[in-house]
Amino acid sequence: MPKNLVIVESPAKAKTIARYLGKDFAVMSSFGHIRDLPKKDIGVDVSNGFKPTYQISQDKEKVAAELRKASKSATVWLASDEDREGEAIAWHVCAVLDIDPEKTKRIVFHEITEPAITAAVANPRTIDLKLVHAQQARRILDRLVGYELSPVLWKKVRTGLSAGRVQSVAVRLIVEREREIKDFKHASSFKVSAVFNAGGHNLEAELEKKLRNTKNAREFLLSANKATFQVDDIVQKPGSRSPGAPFTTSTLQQEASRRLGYSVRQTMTVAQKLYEHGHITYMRTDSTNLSQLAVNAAKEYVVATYGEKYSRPTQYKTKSKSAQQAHEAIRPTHFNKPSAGTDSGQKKLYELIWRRALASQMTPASVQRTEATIAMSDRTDKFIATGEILVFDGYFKVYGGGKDDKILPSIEKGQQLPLKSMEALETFTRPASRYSEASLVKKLEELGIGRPSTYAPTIGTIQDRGYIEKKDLDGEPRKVNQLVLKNGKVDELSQMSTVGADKSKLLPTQLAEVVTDFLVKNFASVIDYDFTANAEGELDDIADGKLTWKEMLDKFYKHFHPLIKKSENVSRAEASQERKLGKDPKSGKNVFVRYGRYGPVLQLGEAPKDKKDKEAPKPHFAPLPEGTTLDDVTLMQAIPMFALPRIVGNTLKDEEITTNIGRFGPYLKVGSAFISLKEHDPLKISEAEARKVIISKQKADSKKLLADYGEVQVLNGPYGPYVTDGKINVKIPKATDPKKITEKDALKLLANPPRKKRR
DNA sequence: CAGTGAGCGAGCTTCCGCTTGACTT
Repeated sequence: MPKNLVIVESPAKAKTIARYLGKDFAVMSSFGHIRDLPKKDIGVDVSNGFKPTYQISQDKEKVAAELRKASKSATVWLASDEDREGEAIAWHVCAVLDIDPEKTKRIVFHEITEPAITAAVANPRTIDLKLVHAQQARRILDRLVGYELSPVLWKKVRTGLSAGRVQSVAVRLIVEREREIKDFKHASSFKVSAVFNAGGHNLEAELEKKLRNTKNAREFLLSANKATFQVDDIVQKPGSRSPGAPFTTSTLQQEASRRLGYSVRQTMTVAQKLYEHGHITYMRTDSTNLSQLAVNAAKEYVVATYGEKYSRPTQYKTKSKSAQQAHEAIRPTHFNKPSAGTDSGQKKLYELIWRRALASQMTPASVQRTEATIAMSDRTDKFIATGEILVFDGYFKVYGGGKDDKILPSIEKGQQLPLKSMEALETFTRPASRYSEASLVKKLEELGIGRPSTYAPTIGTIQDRGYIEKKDLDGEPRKVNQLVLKNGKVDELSQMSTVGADKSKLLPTQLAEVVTDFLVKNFASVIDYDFTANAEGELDDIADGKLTWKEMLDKFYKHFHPLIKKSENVSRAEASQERKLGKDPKSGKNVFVRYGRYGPVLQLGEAPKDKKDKEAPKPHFAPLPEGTTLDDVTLMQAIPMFALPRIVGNTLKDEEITTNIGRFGPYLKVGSAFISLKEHDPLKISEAEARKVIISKQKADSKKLLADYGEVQVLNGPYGPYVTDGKINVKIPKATDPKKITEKDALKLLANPPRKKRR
């Protein structure tokens, strides 16, 4: 057994470090945090100085046992990351290994190289308890917010919901953006473009100002028809384009989404693989810093491949507010490998990382911009023509900059320019764009909310909870006007274009709107966009010893907990946004809409006042018609919905056919069988159409049945063959032929049903 | 595959941040 045990956070890191440390050192990994607050209980004794109860996380029992065993006869070196969480990990490891945090060797290194590690081992310190306390305050604050806020939602809105410092703000951003888009008033104006004859060559130019409406555009084109044009001025401006900093988690997610179409999660999974194979440095980072070794390696590669004048070694300042600088930027471990990875997904991402990191160490590209101003007789309006040529490609050699040169024909000041053609095209102002996964991450990072390791999981959570949906939008057609000057006359044309089409954008559900409205109204300060930034300031004070963690939590809780108490008085009707639509003319009963247990619901009549009164008439519930929402559905739209469930007629065997809309959409019911309605409206479908639907479903079902043993059946489902007894379904293993399953086999499979996962 | 909205009511849900597999779909 080695005399020394070094503990790091990641097993991949452990492997590399072990190579540098030699035989006297064993290197093991804690796999991140190994202790945490209990999952089931709040785990914080608020009345006892916020005393936390920590326990070894369920999935870390094995790791903890192995670390204990290995540490028995060895000196322990704690080498977790140098940030708040890393310091806390080291402290928790001490607790688990039963060693004194104030006497234990704590080491840190920012790059995994032999000299860095040797230097770290030569200069151990002890655990910084102030930093640990800052982490503890962060952890407890998040627990208090999450575990006191969520139950309020269970009571007032719907069971199983969640709220938290990060996710609730993410949802709020999306809800508010969608409302902005909905309320946006499009303004239109006309953009005028002209083509002039410049010594036999075409010169394209645009009118500097935009024209307000069709009338102005028409007038302008007519006056241009009579006018003469000449070159007023030519200005040449040199410009340069600088490369971006090497990737952080957030910028990698944005670029992988933009250039490769990867989801945030996909990017992280692929990057993890590249990291594990040693192709890239750690992928969860908010630092743009490169090690000196990396800067040198990049320089060497650039000089050798592209020449001296392309090389410019640079360190980039980290922009992120909450950056903790425990890691480097994401970069290739070997700059001399332009390609790495085992499949095309990995190769593409690696190449992107390699190009970006290399480009960051290259010179800016320089361009020459030419701007010509064209004057018009009788009017002060000016046309502008611009050209741009690339003078030196610089970092464009490896990253971006695929644009073609736009060269102006040679012209000189005072030159007359005969007009060849002119047109005015209607353009529209646009609202802010919807968030994609990647742009949401960018926004959260700007607000200092969330950390690199949580961006992908947060996006998963808000979708799993039913707050956000990732969708493609078709958009709507819109008429666009165009005025063309032709033979001294103005022709008015119009064409259709699509507005509002969008791909893979995050859209709020009605649940998200209801929950966000509730939280903003009752807990404004906690889901404020600045809440995290302010808390971070206080956490820094704790780390600096200017504030104790208990003082910070005390101040927060004195403000927060009364809000929880106060929210108990909010009625369910208010929280569910209940709205009276009016009276049903037939029955005279009131019609309401509100967010019910299973989503938006229409209600005809009131619930009985005395809950025990069994004789009292019950309200009639119905779903909202398609395309309507809680806040825009009208009485006229609502009333027809109460015709559901609707009796359509009978089958030839005289069974009753009814239709309704359920959780999974419109359906038809005959006997005890349910059939989804895809093309028909449950309010309108005729008896004859319904019979057709039933027959085609029966046909499909007969193909589905592979074997029928009475008690048990073998069926072909959408996810492959399975056996069922009507209650439990068990998938048939891939290796077995479903046609050869006997009754005995089926019963055996059903005897061991897989444990149910909650949705 | 599943097809509610009250009812009787027990038992459950939930946070953020650090790390990988084991496991479905």
